[in-house]
Amino acid sequence: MTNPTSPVRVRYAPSPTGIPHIGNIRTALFCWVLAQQTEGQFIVRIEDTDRSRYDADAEKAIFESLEWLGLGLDEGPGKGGNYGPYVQSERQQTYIDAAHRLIESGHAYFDDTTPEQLHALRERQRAAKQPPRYDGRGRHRSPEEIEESRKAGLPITVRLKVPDHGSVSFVDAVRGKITFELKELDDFVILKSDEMPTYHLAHILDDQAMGITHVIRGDEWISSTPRHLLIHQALGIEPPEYVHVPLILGKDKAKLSKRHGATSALEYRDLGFLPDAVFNFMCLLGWSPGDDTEVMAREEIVKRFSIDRINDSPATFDSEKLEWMNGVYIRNMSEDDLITQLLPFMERSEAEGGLPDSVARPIDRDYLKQVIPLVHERLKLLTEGTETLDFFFADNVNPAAEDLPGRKMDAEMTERALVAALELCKDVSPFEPEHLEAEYRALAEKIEMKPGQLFSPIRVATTGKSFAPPLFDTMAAIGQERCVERIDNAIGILRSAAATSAD
RNA sequence: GGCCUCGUCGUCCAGCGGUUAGGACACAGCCCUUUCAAGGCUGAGACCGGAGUUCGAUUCUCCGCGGGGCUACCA
Repeated sequence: MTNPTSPVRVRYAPSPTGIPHIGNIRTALFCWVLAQQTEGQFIVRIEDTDRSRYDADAEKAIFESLEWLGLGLDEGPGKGGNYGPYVQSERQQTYIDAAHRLIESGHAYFDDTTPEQLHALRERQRAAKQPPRYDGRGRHRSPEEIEESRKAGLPITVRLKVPDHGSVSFVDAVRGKITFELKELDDFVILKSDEMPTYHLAHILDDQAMGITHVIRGDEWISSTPRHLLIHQALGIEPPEYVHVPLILGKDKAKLSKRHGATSALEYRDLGFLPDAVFNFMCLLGWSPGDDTEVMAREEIVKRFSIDRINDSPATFDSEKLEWMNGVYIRNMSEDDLITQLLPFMERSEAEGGLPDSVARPIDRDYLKQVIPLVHERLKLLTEGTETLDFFFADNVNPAAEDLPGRKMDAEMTERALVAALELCKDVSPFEPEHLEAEYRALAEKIEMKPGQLFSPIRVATTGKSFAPPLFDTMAAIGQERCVERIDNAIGILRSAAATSAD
């Protein structure tokens, strides 16, 4: 199928039973993109018909995820629209009415089989190596019998009559034609005993009422689509276009779930990923523009997206490439944007991954702006700002003695390098990168060391780490006074370590 | 077990009857370089198997194998 040219009405219809994971969010992404492309509507509907599994935090997380990813909705809870309410529990009566209409038209019936009886039935079938299937016994219950059961307080459900022969088929926009034999299906529940509808009934009624043109949902729904087709038939309405997108699997190839580590969009936010990068990356999981383009702005994805280029096969989620892409997005950001994004992460408490608590908050934005060019291209995650920049903000650093020597340097040589470095550091002026470099190169020659050998201990002494931005820019940004202190301090660390090991 | 579905480098994606099977991430080496990155170059790395169809199959069909999904008064 080629892309729709007229505006689509698509919905993201999560059930608030857990934090939505990225596989789930990706279908929202596809919906949103298609709505943008066709200038249609992206609708969010909360499917909270399972009262026992309802989770208010999950519902919050759903909207937070959408907002973080920039997937603005056109209609939905909190947003409004002409087809509300957009929460299924608030639409209960329409489902009840429809179920009763289906009974009246002979397409459905009340069933008073108890869960225990159902369980026993399945056990028997399993024992006889039959597929577990409801046997349709409720079809033969008289209204009187049902009424009796009702009075006795037995749970009453409504089931759809499924013909025992024939087949249904539909054309899925990504899979093509799919056919199911009706004899494989049993009479399934459409209205539960608490008078809440099952997903099957509810979503169809809502999609119909809300004018949904394309049902974009995960692959796991393919096997229940024949049920949905049957309900449409019984109701005398036309089914929408079906677009089943392949699942996203975890590293173990199983359907993504909590045990796969970070799987929700919000976790990626907290890990320091950028929404644009995640958006871009997720779109590429199960879809490609057809050429080798990978880094694409939102607008380009919107322009190029097409249903017929959605993949057939499930994708395994691997965040390595996402990290790379996040780095690309960070490098493409302006310094000011980066600072704005970085600040909240760096200002968290030390325990939460922020700068040492001794550093005053709010963080000095001007100073950050001064040093950010030194680390900009080195960052892959927003959370890395802290460890990459801490030594600029801290009062002092405390390198371990064994980290101070550079390659092929012993303690004595390291000390010699640092002592010489300290002397120069005290007097050198101006304290600017180019001048520092010239002076220190000259010093290296004078004390007969390779530049790298001299620089390495200085780097560790001034930053506390062996990996850091270019040394002389770094020193200049740290400032002469603190550099002197730090080198001096490092010499002390080296000497006391030597004294200890000499004992 | 039954039904549905998928099967190209470790991973994500190209390929839609004829290609030295392409790109990206990751990996290795080299270059650049005061470290780490970034960047450049190079390398290694895949058509699940078997039958058919065809002059010719990674591509089409069937079977097998493997993966996944569903098989609830959950969605």
